[in-house]
Amino acid sequence: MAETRELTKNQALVFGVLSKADGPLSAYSMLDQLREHGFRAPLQVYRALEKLVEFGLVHRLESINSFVACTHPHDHSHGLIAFAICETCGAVDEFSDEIVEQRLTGWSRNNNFQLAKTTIEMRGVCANCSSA
Amino acid sequence: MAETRELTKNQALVFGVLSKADGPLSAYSMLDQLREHGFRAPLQVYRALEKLVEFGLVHRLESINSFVACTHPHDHSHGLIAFAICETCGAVDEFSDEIVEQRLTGWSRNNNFQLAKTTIEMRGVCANCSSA
DNA sequence: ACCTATAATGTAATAACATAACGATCAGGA
DNA sequence: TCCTGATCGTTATGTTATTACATTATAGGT
Repeated sequence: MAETRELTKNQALVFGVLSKADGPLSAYSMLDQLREHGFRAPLQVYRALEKLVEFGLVHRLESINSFVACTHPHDHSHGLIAFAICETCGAVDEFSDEIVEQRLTGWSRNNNFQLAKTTIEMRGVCANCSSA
Repeated sequence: MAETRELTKNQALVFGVLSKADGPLSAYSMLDQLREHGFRAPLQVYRALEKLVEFGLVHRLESINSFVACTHPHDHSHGLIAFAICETCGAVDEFSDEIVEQRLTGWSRNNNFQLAKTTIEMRGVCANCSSA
C-alpha cells in the first residue's frame, strides 16, 4: 500500500482535472479548465505538474507534449513504463516490460551510460478505433 | 548499398548543418545558422526536416525537441531505433535492439494496437562525461 | 508564541517550438 | 504547350515552456 501524499491546493486541482480526463491533456488545456478556480498563468499548471510527475502520480508524454494521470499510482514496482498512444481517440495504455527494461539497462551498462530516465512511447491506432 | 537521393537545395542545406554538428540541434538553431544562406523563416527548416526524416536521413528526438543526423543512413535493416542522449554534452548514441522491438511489437499484437511509430529515448550521462 | 528556513504561489513578460494560409515558382510527363 | 504535383517564400499566428521577481504559506525548532 502506497502512502497517501498530501497535495497542495494547486497540485490537487491539476491532478483532479487530469484524473477526470479520459486521456492526456496539454498544460494549457488544463489551465483553461482551471481559470474558473482562479488559475491565471501557465506556471501555476507547470509547477503543479512538475511535482505530480515527481510523486509518480502523473506521466509526461514527450511525443505529444501532454500529461496523463498514472494508471497504476499505487504500483511502485515498475521501473520503466511504456505507453501506447492512440492517434485517433487519444487513449493511452500504460504498461511495463521487464525484458525491455533489462535490454535497455544492459545496453547502458555495456556502454557506461548512466541512465537517468527512459521514454518509450508507441503511437498508432488502438483496438477500439481500428475495429470501428 | 542504399540509393543516393537527390536533395533539394533547402534539404541539402539543412542536412549539411545537421551533419556537421556533433550532436542534436533545434530547428531554430539551424535556422540561425542558415540565415546567411538566405533562410528567413522557421518553415523553411521544418519543411526540409520533414522530408529528411521521411527519407531516413534525420531523426527527431522527441524528448528534447531536436533533430540529429542519422548515424547509419545506409543501414535500412533496423526497424526500431533507440537513442541514448547525454544530458551533459548532448551527444547522442543510436542503436537497435531486436529483442526490444520484438517485445513491443508483441505487446501491440496482443493488444490489437496498430503500431505506427515507436520512440525510445534514454537520457543520462555518457561514458566520456561520467569519467571526466 | 516567535523566529526561520523552505516550499509554494501570483504575476508579467518572454523564450522556444511549430503550423496555417496563401501565392509564386519550378520540374517532369502527357 | 499545358497540366500537375512538389517545393519554396513570406507573413502571421498558434502552441508549449521558462525566467524573473515579489509575496505568502507552512513546518520545525526554540
